[in-house]
Amino acid sequence: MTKRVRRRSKNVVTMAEVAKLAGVSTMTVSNVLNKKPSVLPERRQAVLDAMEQLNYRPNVAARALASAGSIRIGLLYRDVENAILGAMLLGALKASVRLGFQLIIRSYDEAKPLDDVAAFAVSGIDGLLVPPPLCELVSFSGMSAKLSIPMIGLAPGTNLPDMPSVRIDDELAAYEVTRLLLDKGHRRIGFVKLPGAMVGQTRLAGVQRALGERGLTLDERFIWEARPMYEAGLALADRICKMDDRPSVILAGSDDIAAAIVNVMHRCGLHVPEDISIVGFDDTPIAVKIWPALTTVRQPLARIAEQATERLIQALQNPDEPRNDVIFIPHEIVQRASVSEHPA
Amino acid sequence: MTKRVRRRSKNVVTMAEVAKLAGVSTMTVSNVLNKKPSVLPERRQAVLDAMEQLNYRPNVAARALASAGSIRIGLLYRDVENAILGAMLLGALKASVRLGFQLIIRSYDEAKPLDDVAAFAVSGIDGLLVPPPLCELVSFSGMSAKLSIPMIGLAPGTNLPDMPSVRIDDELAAYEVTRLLLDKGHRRIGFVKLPGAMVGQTRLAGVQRALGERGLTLDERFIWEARPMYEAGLALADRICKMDDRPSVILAGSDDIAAAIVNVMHRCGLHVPEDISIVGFDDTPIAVKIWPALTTVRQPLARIAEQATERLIQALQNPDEPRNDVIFIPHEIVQRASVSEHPA
DNA sequence: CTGAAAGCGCTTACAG
DNA sequence: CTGAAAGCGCTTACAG
Repeated sequence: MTKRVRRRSKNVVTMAEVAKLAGVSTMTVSNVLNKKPSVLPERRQAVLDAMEQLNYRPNVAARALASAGSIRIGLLYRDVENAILGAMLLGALKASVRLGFQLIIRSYDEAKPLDDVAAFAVSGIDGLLVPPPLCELVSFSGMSAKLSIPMIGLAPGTNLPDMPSVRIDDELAAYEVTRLLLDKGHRRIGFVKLPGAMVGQTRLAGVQRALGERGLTLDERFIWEARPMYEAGLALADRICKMDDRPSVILAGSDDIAAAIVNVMHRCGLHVPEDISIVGFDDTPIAVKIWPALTTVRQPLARIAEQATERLIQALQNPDEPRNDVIFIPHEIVQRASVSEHPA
Repeated sequence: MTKRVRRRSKNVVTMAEVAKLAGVSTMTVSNVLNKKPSVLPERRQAVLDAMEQLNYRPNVAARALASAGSIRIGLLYRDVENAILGAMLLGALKASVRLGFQLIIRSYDEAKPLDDVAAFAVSGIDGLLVPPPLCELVSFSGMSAKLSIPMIGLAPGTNLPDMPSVRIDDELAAYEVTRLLLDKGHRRIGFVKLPGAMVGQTRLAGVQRALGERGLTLDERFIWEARPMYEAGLALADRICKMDDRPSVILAGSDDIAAAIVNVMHRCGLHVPEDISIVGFDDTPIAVKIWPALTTVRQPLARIAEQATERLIQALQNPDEPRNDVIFIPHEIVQRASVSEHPA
């Protein structure tokens, strides 16, 4: 019988040491840690003092392993360029820190998004925040049923069939902004759809509803598609610039697309908003960094992510409740300088 | 003696089940998992097949708890607006996924950064990536010695005394860009220092070296301070706009500051670069999203973070080696449209 | 090359 | 209200 020594890898303070110093069992320390009401005040204080004195910090891994409860939530991230994810990251961070959860970030490959979601889902996280447009893809693929962890969709363009989501009312937002443009006298409206996502269709419906109310329709030639990235906006704007019969205003699918259009118009010698008006979407930081500043639809992304994180954690703590509710967050039309009052 | 039932919280496949199906011990499964070369090929295959068949995924928490090895690294995050952190996040993500580490993100409060670093350091992570300017603060405060986990500084403005770092040579970069401006005929150079960080002083030294070589000095009135954020640039640009004796070119401390200056100059009726040239720093996405596009110094932030993550993981795996080396990453001067050839 | 056993630091029933 | 014991799913020495 040889002595078997296992050196502790890190010289961390354990619960046992706190218990010893406080003169209680580890159970009591655990109860104090988890704010169980049953511990007597004086004992609680003794434990708290011992924790303080030893600078005790619970080991998250041990906690996760022992506990039936969850502590880690994952967020899929795509790329930096995407200001949307940056804002969402902030909101998710805020809520997760507040509620004592760890936030694990992982990027995914756009060539095999579903595989990456599946791999992430089983990598030791307890719940998953799914940003757009990935959440629509996952939800409508039906894979979420096969995955063993709860998920929530962030800002999908439509209600999701098998997971809860937090979103704005895209149809209404598009309707309202279109009405605003009509009130300013715009009639030739251009619309940029976001491909591969429901949101394009949803917003288009809102635009058409506003037009329909005035007996107008959208000119098919003025409907384009572009990914919500600056580069895509650049390519699209080049085409628009060369048209001889241009819309008087363009409803871009994102602020990045709108900013790119503004940039190209400058180079084309067209003035914004005198010659052409541009409307963004999201109200990300770029909206006020360019000149002229963008009139846009504010989608409170940080707030959406924060609420979604709270909702996800709630789902983790109540595994049996229903799972496909929708929380709507109000949007806001932000008027700045990129839309003219009296269109050409 | 009552039966004590502990229901498994999640119906996950464990190593024991894989071992049973493969007809081996859990040890062998563990060895296969960790790619130990000692396992016989046919057994290895049996284990692999069993894993596949059961769709086995190792429990990260258990692994972390049992292992002396590390699997989690942390990154402190400040705010979305900061494109620098966005780029760094990408690089850190890339390296951590590749090397099989989890990346935990946490935000910190600028009112008590050191407290938040300390709290994060003991929250169950094994190593910490510290972005600028926090890394300078932490390093020069001497707190890193008290913290039990390895840290690495990302893009500090100077070499750090007690932790390794990955950075560009800021002095050289500032020197080179100043030489370029001098070659283009600029003499009245304005410089924006970043406050609360060594980097401002470091870059200023580079500017002064280039000027000194030509027998010139920097006009004290043309040295300003601004935090590397758009709003700070706006306030500064307002002041510059009102000067009657303006520099012919401004070396901004970040692309965000530069973009804000460009924006305000537009509003002031000044043309960039005809009336005034602007140089950014970092080459973040904003640099090409505004008009005119910014001439800037590219600091490969994603690459810096990626290298730093690799270096940190290496430090985790070799705890005894020295700890304050510096890895230099090459910078690059990117010439675009915001600098004139023939200054006013 | 392989496995039985101990251990990582916590939480969960259970008994008192 | 409190604690002894079992257990979470892995890895680490060690012996064979």
